[in-house]
Amino acid sequence: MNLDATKPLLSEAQEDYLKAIYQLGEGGTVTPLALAERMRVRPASVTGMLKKLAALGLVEYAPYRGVRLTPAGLRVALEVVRHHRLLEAFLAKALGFSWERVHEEADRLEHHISEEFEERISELLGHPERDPHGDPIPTPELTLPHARGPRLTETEPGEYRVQRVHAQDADALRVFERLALTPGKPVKVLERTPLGVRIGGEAGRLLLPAELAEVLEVTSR
Amino acid sequence: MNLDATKPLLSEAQEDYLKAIYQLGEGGTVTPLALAERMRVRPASVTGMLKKLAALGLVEYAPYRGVRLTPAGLRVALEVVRHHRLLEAFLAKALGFSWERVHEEADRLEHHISEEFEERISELLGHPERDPHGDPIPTPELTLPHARGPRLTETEPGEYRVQRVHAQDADALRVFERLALTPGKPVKVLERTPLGVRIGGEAGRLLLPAELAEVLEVTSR
DNA sequence: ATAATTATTTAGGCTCACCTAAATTCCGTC
DNA sequence: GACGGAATTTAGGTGAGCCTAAATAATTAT
Repeated sequence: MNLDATKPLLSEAQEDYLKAIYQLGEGGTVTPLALAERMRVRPASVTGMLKKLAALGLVEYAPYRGVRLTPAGLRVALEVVRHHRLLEAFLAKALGFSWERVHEEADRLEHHISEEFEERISELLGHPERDPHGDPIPTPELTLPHARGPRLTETEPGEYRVQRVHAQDADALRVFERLALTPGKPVKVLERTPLGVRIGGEAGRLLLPAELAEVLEVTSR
Repeated sequence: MNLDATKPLLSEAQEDYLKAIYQLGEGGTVTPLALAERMRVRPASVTGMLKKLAALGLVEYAPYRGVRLTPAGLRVALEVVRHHRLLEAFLAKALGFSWERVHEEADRLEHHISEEFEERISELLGHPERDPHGDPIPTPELTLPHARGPRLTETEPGEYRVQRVHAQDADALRVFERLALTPGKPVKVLERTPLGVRIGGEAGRLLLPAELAEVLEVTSR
């Protein structure tokens, strides 16, 4: 028997799985293999966890058929995502962390902050709508208001603004930082070529390779 | 085999044991029973952990003889205490947590913040020397500069200032708050009686019961 | 000094989240 | 419609950190 009365309802691993299912599936179904890769775990380990989550009613899981979040599971996932993104915003804006370091720190802290901590930092930051990468922060009611913009690889020539950088790798983020391609910055799309996108921005003109351009979500004007 | 490369050197439980041994022992020896009570765990569970910590060289442990921290164990304990107290100061001063809530939150977070986080909040707060309860914060070099003052139960009549409140229970802390007996506040000791200490402070005159007075560490003037 | 009491350790289990190796089931191709 | 390769699940283990119950050592009281 365990004497500890203050046990969280879900383990850290369980929360991480739910978040991963959410982020990989976007509401749809996710395969165990994809989940195993994201979690850096063997596929066999995924099976066991999915059974547990299904038993808790957080996930719909039929063997060989993939997983999908239930409404309850979705709520948990959004709560974790809210913690994570608020923490990222907080670490960057209030504590001066560089934007490539916030992800790792937030990943560790997201499971350990209270609702009060969440509220306090949200308030301190003026209830931000996006984190430093431009990812939208779920509201306290766990809705995600923001529509997605196109990727830089899908845009016609014209004037845009970087909305979101879909990368968490520190090295990649440093590159975008140096190119002044961070959320809010202007980008001019000059031409799309098979190799990438020719752009003009605050850091001058360059041919942005497709692998990088693909990762930038933009908004008109 | 575990694929996770980013495993902390010590588990949360191990850090908690080291901190508890430090705080219970004050450099001296601690009994397994005392440790079991502090950790809210069965004495049998303590034995196993002490063997592990001894194997890691963090603790000197001879069966039936109690435990004592080694220099390496002391360093770990002080690092954890530094995290804890810095977090308490941060939660109270920067995030506006009430002083009776900071302990619980800090207890959860202390194991999960990076050295960078530690530095940033220390800097943000102007490198505070004490937490909201007046407990001294170990320096980054892990020394604890501050001398202890007398308890209110041990003082001659005269003028003092509250230095430290040796309590973590939220209810007790609320009482001291209401009596304006928090670190930095002035207290006048009028008389010591068997029942307690008659004092005058910002909240007026009263007979402070011995159990409460005992918990207040004060400083002259 | 011996007996009673208390503190501590040993022995044996449990759960969690992971692992490997060995089935299975699925799916696209022939 | 059968077959082969890939994905997935089953079966059986591991280590951490806790548990209970039973044995043993230390301390206190008579």
